[in-house]
Amino acid sequence: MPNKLIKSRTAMNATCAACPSRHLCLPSKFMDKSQIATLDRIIQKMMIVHKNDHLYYSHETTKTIYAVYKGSCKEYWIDGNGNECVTNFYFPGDLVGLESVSDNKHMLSVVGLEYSELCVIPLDDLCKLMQESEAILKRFINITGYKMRNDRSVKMGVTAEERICDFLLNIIYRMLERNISLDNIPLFMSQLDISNYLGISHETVNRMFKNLQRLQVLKIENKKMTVIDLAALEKLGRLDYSLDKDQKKQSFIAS
Amino acid sequence: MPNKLIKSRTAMNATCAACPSRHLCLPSKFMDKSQIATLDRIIQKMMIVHKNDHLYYSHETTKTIYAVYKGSCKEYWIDGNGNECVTNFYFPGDLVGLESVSDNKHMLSVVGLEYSELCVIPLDDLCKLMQESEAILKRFINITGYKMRNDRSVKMGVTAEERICDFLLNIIYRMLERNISLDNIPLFMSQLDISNYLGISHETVNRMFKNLQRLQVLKIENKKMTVIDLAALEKLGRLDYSLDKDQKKQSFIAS
DNA sequence: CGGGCGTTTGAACGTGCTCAAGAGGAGTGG
DNA sequence: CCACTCCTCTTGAGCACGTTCAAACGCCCG
Repeated sequence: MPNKLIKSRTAMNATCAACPSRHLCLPSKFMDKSQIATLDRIIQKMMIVHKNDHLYYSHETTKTIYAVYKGSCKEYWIDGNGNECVTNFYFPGDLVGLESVSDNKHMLSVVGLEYSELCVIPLDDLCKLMQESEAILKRFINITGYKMRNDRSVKMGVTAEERICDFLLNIIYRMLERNISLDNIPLFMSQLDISNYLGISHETVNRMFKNLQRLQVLKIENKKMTVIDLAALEKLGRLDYSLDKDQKKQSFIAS
Repeated sequence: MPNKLIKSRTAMNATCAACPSRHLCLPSKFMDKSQIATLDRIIQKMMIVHKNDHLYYSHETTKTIYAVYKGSCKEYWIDGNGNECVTNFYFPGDLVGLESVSDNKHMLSVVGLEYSELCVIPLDDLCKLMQESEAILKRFINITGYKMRNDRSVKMGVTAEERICDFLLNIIYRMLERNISLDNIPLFMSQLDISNYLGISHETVNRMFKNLQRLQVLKIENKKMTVIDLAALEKLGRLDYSLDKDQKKQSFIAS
């Protein structure tokens, strides 16, 4: 049975101030404690989804967005031929549901890849808050801009190898932002999910993974990835994250 | 020589109130004349670019975004191998530069595909305005959400035919939003631009165009496209714009 | 008028898809 | 606790789509 569940954040002892991913989410380094407390005031509920439970389905109406507090989710839609098109993966600190705000109706579905907790952010309350606090408004704008960059960057590659490498680099850098070690990065999505995300057959995804292991670039074992040669991976991909990744990341995280 | 030029909007007799694309831009149907006037107060300048002139280059610092008032632009970056990766095409009413706000630095370059006029929107002033006016704040959030949807939807296809069709459908629906007839839609980008946008060789783009003409789906002549059989094109693409396109569009435009 | 860019077409090659089949693992129900 | 099913991962073989390379043409612009 579906296990979608709403709890109060206070009951779960979850606050923005104590959130390990706050540096990627609505709080920013420039906010003082009272500003962050205003976020806690409007974000009162937490949505719990277990693995394979849906956070929401396409076509549902909505006036909220979500922030991943713990876990990870897959965003997708079903095309006219019944194929699942994966549009995004979300990790702690990511805002979920931004695409739906323009007409208060989801056009994508979101499902948990593992046990996950998501902060429920009422859009109207957030708007009011952004009008009161310049810091929160600017932060929100920065987050949406950063998301546009990030979303765009992944599927630029032409060959399957480029696309796989860019995808993995994207995951890796998002893990770095979250201070997660590059040893044994957990990949909660299946290879089929990745293939539906990249528009590549799942057999090719598998073969590319094998190939990258044969090249001693990384190791994937038991759905956990260990990066061996990041520079080699960057060379195989199409994006130059290496250019000024630290600056880029820091400037956003600090903003 | 580059012909980037800044003029005053009043000198060009350009106002938000009289803009033909205002229904896609910051003004919304819910704003009264005084609210729209506040937009005109902060948007005082117009940037003029001729064909092949750059609006801005990657790595330039910025504290402004732009709105296409007239014309069209191409957004791109150059990858490690020197290949041009086209990331977007912008038409009247579109906001340009949103990806850059998170660290005040462009990571993409934008160049005019034709003679174009773009309203210069200082970000700080816009933020202040959004704090004063809930309508403008909500409108901005809706636009960013709508852009995320739109950007995502285009490159989902797996086969070259699907990608070409989805691209053309995207152009077509954006033209419809702008009340432009489906006869002789001008395509200011080259087939090479389209190939760099879709990650497909330009020869394949050409062959697909020819094929769609052979199938009596559309006609392309002299960089102008006439749609003959929209339903057939939708069937060849991967996205179902037809599902509730009118509702979707109306709900955003009206928001 | 010449040069360069964009478009068009053909031919051969190669990447990645499709189809097929089996192994391993997780979850479910008896 | 085991048997069963379904899902995921894996590997192979053949094929098709799309790329690459090449060449020619038209067109715009200097």
